[in-house]
Amino acid sequence: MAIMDNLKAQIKGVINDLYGVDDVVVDFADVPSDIEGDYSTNVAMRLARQVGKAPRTIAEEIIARLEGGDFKFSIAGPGFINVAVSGKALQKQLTDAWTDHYGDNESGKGKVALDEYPSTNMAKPYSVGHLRPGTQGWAAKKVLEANGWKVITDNHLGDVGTPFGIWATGFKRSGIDFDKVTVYDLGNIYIQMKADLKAEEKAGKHELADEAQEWLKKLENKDPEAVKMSKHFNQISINHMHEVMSRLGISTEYEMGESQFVESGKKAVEKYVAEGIFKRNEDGSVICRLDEFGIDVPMLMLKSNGTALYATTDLGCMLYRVEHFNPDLIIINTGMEQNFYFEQLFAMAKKIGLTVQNYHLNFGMIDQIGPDGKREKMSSRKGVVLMEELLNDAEKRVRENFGADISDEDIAKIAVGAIKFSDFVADRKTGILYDPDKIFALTGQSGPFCQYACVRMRRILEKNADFTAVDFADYDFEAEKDILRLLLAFPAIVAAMPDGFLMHKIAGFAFELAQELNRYYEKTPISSASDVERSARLWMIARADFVLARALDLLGIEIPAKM
RNA sequence: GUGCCCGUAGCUCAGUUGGAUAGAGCGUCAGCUUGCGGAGCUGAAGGUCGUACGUUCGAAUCGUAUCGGGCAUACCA
Repeated sequence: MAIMDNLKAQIKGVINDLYGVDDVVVDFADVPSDIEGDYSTNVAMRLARQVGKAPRTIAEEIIARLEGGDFKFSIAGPGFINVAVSGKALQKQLTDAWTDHYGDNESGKGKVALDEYPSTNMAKPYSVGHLRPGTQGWAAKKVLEANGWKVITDNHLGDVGTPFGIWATGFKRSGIDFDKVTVYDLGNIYIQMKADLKAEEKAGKHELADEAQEWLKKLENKDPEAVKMSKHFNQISINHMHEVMSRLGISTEYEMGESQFVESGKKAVEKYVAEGIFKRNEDGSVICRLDEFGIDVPMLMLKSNGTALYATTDLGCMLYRVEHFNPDLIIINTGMEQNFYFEQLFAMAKKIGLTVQNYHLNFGMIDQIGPDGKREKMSSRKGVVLMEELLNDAEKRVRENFGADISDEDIAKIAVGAIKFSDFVADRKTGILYDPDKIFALTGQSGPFCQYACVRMRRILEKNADFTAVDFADYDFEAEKDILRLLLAFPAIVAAMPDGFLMHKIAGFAFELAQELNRYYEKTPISSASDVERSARLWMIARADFVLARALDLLGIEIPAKM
């Protein structure tokens, strides 16, 4: 915020004049609610040792040299310098900073990012396991665009690998009609086969495992039946995936499956073997040593039987992306359990000379409460929760609570808002507890609470649509101070996003703003106020509505017309 | 064994390069409505910040040790 940046510079100048110190960090923090002032700096305490004076003395010396103007200074506690800013000064700031794209900036101008999400697996129903890759990936796209980046989005379909062999084997034994198989059948087959394979291994047999491997080999060799089955399963899956993604309000420009990088990946592996960067073992497998990056586990690039694995297709994919899109940044949205794999992958990328910045946008996994009442990892063995079920349950609950006169469209927006907000409310590294009561929460720290604040503002603006605003230059904006401060803080929150993608800061901001607005109209009349007050307050409400809606938009949450 | 993440109120989580009396939400208890939308607002109770040392004027935050939980640790993704 310009006004505080100016003050910061002024304080730095004063410190340099007084003590000859020019490298001290001056930052402003909020002041505890029961203490006078709006912003606070602890710079006097930081200087105490270096200058050899008591913090409070330093604080006094500093504020004696500062110009008042819009500010009122005071010293509190061990030596904090507290700054009170007039509401009018804040309103002036917002007026100066306001544009049609308030909150956005151009820091990423000319830069290109490739954002990979939600990367669902083929032949498997969309489960809640892919909720986070989708919501986080979508938000990453939105916040980068807000920072001026061009973002290319790609759904990296899991359409190759051992799972196909498992499905083909299981499908053949299931007796299900090829033309009638559904994505749910395929999901069940996978779960059943996984269990059968485990039992088989325990019994010391390998008939099923061999058959699965055989199918995999057939597919890579373009056996007609294998190709036909794979294509069919994929189409069923893609249709299902599109339906669910559409309900979640996310989409991608590209859907490049792993399967299309099998050949190019293998070729690249051979190339780097020839160049001596990768090493072929006696058993035929290929590895990439990463000791120079402090990683003592080499990365397996090709299986000993010559087939591709994730690393192979990821290599092919990375090379493709660099060649076709030349991105400055590649973002991959997956769970934290893959941290080590991506550490290896990114180190390998450096080793082969790629300069693109790779970022693993990771997050904690989804837990559930087990039968014993303890928190445990959600896994397919225990039965996954399907994304469609989650959405249906959420909509049902919203409908029960909001009544019948809300449109289906609005019901869906509220349901998705609830689900997404619960994903963003905590730091993404924190695991999510799958607890319907929490995910579908409609009150408190929730999506609907924030959406409601927006709907309420729009209602007020609508009701005052006929009112002709008068000049409010004399209005003091003291009642609006808390909200103005939040609105002024928004651009910096957006600007900080590319550094770590801490999306929960946006969710926290949206909640705080919504809460502050609820407090505001609890005690501040708008429609019934004087013309000057009414004009000023409507001016601010319109801006608060814009900012809150924008903050939620960055998280992929829409505002219903009515709720 | 090694690496990464985590441990804060009954529960779910914040806590800004170390700062004021550690904060929200849910739940509990007590209030507030002839009101622009009360799905809200106000207040109360609830804490040895896993534990122990250390650094510092000052530690939930930094360091060391330790306990507990999760994940990973080449032929899954």
